[in-house]
Amino acid sequence: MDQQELSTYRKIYETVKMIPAGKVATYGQIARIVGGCTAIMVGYAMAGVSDPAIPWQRVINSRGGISIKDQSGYSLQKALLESEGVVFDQSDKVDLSIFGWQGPELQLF
DNA sequence: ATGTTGACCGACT
DNA sequence: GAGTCGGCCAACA
Repeated sequence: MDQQELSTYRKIYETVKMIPAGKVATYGQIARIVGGCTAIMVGYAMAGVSDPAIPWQRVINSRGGISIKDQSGYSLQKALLESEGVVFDQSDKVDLSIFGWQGPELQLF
C-alpha cells in the first residue's frame, strides 16, 4: 500500500467520521465525496477498520440495506443503528429520504 | 502474472 | 421487482 492509497483511505475514514449519529450514508456516496475511489474500496476500508472512533455501521448500500454477509456482523450493524434511532422497515431497509446523510455541505449550515 | 471475489453502483432488459 | 452486465479496484489464491 503506497502513500496515495493511504491518503485515500484516510479521506474515507475522515468522511465516515462526519456522518452524524442517527444518519446513514451509502458506499457510493462516500466514494463520490472522497473522490478518486470507488464504492467497493469503501467497503474494503470498512471491513478492515479497527478504530472504534469510526462509525462504520453508518455506511450501508445504495438500497438502504446492510451488505454484510456474515450473519453476526449483519445483526450487529443493525442493532447499532437501531440504538442510534435509525428505523428499519419490514424488509430490513432504511428509508434514505429520512435517515440518509446529505453530505458534509449540510454541516456548514 | 492471471482469475475470481467482494460490507458496491448504475444502467438496462 | 428480479436478473444481467460492465465498470471500478483491492485482496487473495
